[in-house]
Amino acid sequence: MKMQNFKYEGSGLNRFFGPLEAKIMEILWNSIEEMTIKDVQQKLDNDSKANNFNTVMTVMNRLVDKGILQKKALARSYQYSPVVTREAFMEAQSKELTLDLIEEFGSLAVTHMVDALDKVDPGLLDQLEQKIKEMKKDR
Amino acid sequence: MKMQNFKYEGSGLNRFFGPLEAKIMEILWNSIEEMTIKDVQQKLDNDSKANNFNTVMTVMNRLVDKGILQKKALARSYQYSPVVTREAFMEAQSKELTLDLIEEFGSLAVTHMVDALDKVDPGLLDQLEQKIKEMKKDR
DNA sequence: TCCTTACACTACAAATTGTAGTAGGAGTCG
DNA sequence: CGACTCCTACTACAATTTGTAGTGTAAGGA
Repeated sequence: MKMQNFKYEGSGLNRFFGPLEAKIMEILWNSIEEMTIKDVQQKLDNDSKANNFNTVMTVMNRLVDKGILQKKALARSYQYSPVVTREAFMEAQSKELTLDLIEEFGSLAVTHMVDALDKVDPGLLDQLEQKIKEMKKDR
Repeated sequence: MKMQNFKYEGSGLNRFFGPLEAKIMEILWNSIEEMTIKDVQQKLDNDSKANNFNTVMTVMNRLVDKGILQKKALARSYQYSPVVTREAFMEAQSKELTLDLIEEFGSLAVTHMVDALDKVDPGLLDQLEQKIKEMKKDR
């Protein structure tokens, strides 16, 4: 389940998926149960205008092909569910991206981190400082 | 000059551009002088197999359309050059991505930063610690 | 048996990126 | 002046990604 891109535009799942893909993942991740295509399609209908069943199916099966969803055969249909939890997904993306960012920009990224942290949530600065201390202590 | 994606695959300019685009930007940024299409094409030829002149032209003009290159009319041709220096480009990407990363992942990213920094270059940890101190002092 | 339902297969559209042909205009050389 | 060369503009096609949806098919139920 290898993502390709991190998009500058959008937010949340839209950074990793197309708009419809994102809505579908959102629905699947919000559901406790596994869902059929029809389930997902109806959820989508609630939110906005009707989506063609086949459209939803195609996109969902593409997500299966990419290893993001898995499907389990029922009598007359399939039940779909994410391969990993949303938390695990976000965790993996965060890890990958953070590493890539530092590999790519190194010292430059460090400079920007402090500003960005301060801008988004100054509390994160303390958290980071704490983490660094712990890391150094363990050596 | 708004980038769309940060690619997980590849490294350097390939994270932002297609393969040929990246080679072309590499050449333009390595050149002190502005360059014509032919200049760039010949540089490309040195590196690998021949590239069609028109191919290089099309890609370069697309980069102009995107606001990444600019072209200046000469008597019989144009001279192309990047709109911003490589350093400014990297600076802007680093800033944008770092901010997006933190907006998107917040505390999660903070956790990964320390590990990533330690893995890539432990010296960056000290640098970061220093930066945090400075930031806090200024308040 | 016939119908409904869910899936499979297929196709098309727009955007992105790489590729390259053709045509035209402008300067050059004989 | 006329033929030639060179550079650009225009155009087009292919592959990939994502959204969209039609048609066919098979299985199960009435």
